[in-house]
Amino acid sequence: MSRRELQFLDAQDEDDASSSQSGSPSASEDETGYPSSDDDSPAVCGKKGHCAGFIGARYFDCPNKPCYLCGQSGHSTMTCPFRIDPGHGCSAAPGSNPTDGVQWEVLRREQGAAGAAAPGLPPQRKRWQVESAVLRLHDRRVVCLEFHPRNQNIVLSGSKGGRIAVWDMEKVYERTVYRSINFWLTSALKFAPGSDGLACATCSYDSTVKIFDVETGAATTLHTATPREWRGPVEEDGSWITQMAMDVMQGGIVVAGDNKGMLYFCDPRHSSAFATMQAHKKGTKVQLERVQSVAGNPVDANLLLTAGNDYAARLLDLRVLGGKQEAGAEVPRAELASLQHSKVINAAYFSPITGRKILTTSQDNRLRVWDYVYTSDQEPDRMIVHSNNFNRYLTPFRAEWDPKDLTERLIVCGRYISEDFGGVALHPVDLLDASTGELVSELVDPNLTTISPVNKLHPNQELIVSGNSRSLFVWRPAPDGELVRDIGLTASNSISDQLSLAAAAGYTFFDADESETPKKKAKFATGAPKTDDAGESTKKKPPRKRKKDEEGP
DNA sequence: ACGTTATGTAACC
DNA sequence: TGGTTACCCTAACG
Repeated sequence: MSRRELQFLDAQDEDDASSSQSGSPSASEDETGYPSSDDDSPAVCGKKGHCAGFIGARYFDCPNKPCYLCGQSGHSTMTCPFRIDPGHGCSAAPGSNPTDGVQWEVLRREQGAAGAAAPGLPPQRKRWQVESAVLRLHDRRVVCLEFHPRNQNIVLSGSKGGRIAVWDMEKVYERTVYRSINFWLTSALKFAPGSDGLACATCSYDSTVKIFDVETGAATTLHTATPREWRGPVEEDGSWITQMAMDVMQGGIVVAGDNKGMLYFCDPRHSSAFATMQAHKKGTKVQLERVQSVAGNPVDANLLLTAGNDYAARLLDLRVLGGKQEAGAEVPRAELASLQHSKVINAAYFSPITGRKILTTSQDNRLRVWDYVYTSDQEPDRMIVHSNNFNRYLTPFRAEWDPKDLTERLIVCGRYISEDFGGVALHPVDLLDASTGELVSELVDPNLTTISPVNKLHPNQELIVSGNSRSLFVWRPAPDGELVRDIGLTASNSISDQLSLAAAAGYTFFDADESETPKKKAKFATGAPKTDDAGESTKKKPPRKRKKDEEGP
């Protein structure tokens, strides 16, 4: 039996024990395994005779719907084969296992000959725990994160409200929040490659691309998609132009993408884009033309990777920028390859060191990995089934590379669907191996009960920052977190142990809404279901008469 | 306390 | 084709 399966079955056993005590009294399981409802309220699919939703910390899929995770029919998320398989259904890349012998040696020689870093050991399994947190740093949910290139303790974050926060992770209570750089959602924060950290690039739903001074917040506009500062509807149809994503190329060119599928190429020395390009556009009934992601190649200054909600990621060659585009052409002239997906793509990134691999996050619940840029016009080398489908009110999930992993294998991605961790439904932050599809670590903390869609691995330190609604959490490997090669399920690293460890250890946190001094966690709400409350789970909601999301009368 | 609102997406009719 | 409804969602505002 595989490790993953062991862990999975174990979690189920715990569920069964706890749900028999705290399960909803109105639900009972029938022979299909699905709970049946005694009341006649429809559940999810509109049909009667069953219910879907949380019972305690465990979620039951609607039996009439396909699996929430992989999208196939015939099973539920709980029994999804992609979830149970250690590699999530992937075949590992050749040479990804050091015991591969000859293959490993050939790969080492090949990559070494090309001047790339020699492959090291596979990503290490570690136990991570929260070290510090800043609560309610932002006015609205966190959208983007960026580490300061010089000061290792500083992390910048942008919010849906537009605010940009500069937070000192070490001091915890020290932060600056800029409220007037962007007027609406700050969609990206990027330091130029080799930046000294004085100036940072940003773009916003207020349609601007700016560079601002990290110390003072003084901002210079590189481009505005509207004639004036954003203050309301812009287009004839009442919509407006929002800058969705941005990156700074190796050569210092700032590239931003908007909700009309346009790319804007900006020179930091000028106040307007020097070139534009229609990169994404598809559909007649509904226009799918939003740019979701923009990324420059870390090695080749001419290579750009964009992703859109038109189900395509595009590999672009900027040397063709000046060329004339045929009127009505659907494919940008500069396109080298089009990476087709079956749903909206949230992000597409080159691997951080060699720039040879590509990682995409799609709303079809799959992370796709291409091992070589030059075969990106073919099927991906790996599709990792991972829950990164999202609904409204959440920042889209974006799987990101570990910038310090010389093997370019470790990636981080938040998880949408929850899992029962010792009676608590939590949404872990996942570390995965892009070469095998294996889950390397799942980061959970009992105080982190909501979803963390924004996560970033530090370029130098063993540190991860997670953005969770308005707050930021800093993870580090546990002090006693020695390398666990054969993880199995032992008393020392079981999930329930991890939870109690985190709860007992305590960490420094700072409530930016209320306090002026940091606190050491004394007693922090655990988020666990209240056992003295007649089995009422915190996840359970009172019955509602009005249908969810229904408009008022 | 609770209802409403907030520019998503896609399946389904 | 256009309208309607639902989603393992969050949190602020009245």
